[in-house]
Amino acid sequence: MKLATFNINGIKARAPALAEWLDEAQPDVAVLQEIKSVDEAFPREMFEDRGYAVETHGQKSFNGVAILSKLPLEDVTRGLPGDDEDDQARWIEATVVGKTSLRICGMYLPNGNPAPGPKYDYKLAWMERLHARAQDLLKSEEPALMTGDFNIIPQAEDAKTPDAWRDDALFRPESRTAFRRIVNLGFTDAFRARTYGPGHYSFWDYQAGAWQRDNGIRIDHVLLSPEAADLLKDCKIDAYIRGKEKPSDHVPVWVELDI
DNA sequence: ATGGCACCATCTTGGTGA
Repeated sequence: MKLATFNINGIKARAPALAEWLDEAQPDVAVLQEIKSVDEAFPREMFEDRGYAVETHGQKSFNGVAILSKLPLEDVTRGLPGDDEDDQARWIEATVVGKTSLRICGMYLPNGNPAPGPKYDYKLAWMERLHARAQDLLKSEEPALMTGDFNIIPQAEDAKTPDAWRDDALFRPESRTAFRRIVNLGFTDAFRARTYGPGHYSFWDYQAGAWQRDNGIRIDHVLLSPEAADLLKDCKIDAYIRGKEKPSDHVPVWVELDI
């Protein structure tokens, strides 16, 4: 099974590019972030026509996540547990039913800038809730993964110019510590299980010719539970997508699992 | 040191992002 994560930066602006990539890459499951749309306005027919089940958790203008799947989706839930006051649409879960079932968590983790400040406090509090959900996922001892736009640069090698990110919410020590705490519960960063070394990015800013200079960062991740990590066959970043017409500032990251 | 670009809303400008 091929599963991809893709921050599309707006479904209205990206629908044609997203459809083209789906036709090329043929993922069985696509976990989307920043749909920036309410559920009713999501062009679901475009994807249902391609054989995907469509589950969205949207909101007006900002945020919003979705799961597209060619396999049946069950037990869909929306919202990250732990704060009833939080109305930002950043989390969706579903179980994909294949020859083995897989629990999928799709996230758009808060950016957190400027740091320090209330937005950074929200990011760290959100990651505490993520840690709690991650613990519960592991208790099931079933194949599970958490994927999406983590807005975390895990290591210096995951940025072309790490010094430029030193005080940024994506790279500050507290952010990386919170990410490591979650990984250290027993998750595998799928990309780093397959590829080592610098020069692998999933985001390039629209500004200052970042793509042309390859000034990128790796912030879109797939974290596998031990049971899912045992099924990992491959993980790659479709960086070439960033060079197409009207691209998102993120590109797809995909895993192939023996499911 | 700064801003640069793109998206969204309904506004031709400001909020947000990373």
